[in-house]
Amino acid sequence: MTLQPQAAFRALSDPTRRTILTLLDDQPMTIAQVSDRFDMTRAAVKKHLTILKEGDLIRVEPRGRERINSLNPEGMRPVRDWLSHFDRFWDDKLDALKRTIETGEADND
Amino acid sequence: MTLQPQAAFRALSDPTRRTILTLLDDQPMTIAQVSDRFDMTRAAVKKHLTILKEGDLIRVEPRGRERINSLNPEGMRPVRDWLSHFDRFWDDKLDALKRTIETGEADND
DNA sequence: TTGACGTGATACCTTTTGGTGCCATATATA
DNA sequence: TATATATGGCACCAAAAGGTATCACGTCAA
Repeated sequence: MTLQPQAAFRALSDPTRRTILTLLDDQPMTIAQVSDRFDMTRAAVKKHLTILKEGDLIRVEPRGRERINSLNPEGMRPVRDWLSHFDRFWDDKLDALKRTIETGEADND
Repeated sequence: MTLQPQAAFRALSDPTRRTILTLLDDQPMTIAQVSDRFDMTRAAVKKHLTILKEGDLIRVEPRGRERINSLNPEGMRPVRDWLSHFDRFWDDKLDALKRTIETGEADND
């Protein structure tokens, strides 16, 4: 079902990148704007944004000579889905739903 | 409020460690038992287990000369909580609930 | 056209990470 | 006691990660 969550998990493992996500949650920003919020070079921030893009956690749209980085909340779904595997509560809910539907549809895990 | 999720995020960033969590979800295992499931040395697996423990994702209980490692699903709560910050759907639900509680009125939508 | 600006890309450095091998220590067992 | 077993801990290594400096390139503006 869920795609390889490795890229997203990797992207989330760094505190700077998680902070960037909270910034982009407020508003889309150019690379320079994001860089202004950190005590590191623009090149370093650019690397973090690249890794966030690889994890599909942000969208990047060129606008003239700028690149607008925005949050992609959907990209966190693979991570949430993977975690849900260990959440007994939701597992039970899904099992109940499965029994309710009882259509015998394919369900691979 | 949620604790620092860094240790948990870091623990989850490695695919071997995520696989270990799925193994321990089935049943508690000794270090040697976990090691048997991987093509790497026991020392390497031990390191992974240490990092998982630091992230509070597993419990470790000495039993004689063995150490029983078991899953700690509660340890994933800081991660889930952090992720929920970006989940507009649940944010809206919680906001609605908050309004309902504060006003003491029914919330029909 | 000429710069200034925003970004892409590369080389390079240091620290962390994931892995190995080896040996010490504690516990179970013949 | 003697010995095998299960683990802890350390030194060590290669690769990855996070960071810097630097230069090239496309775009906007005077």
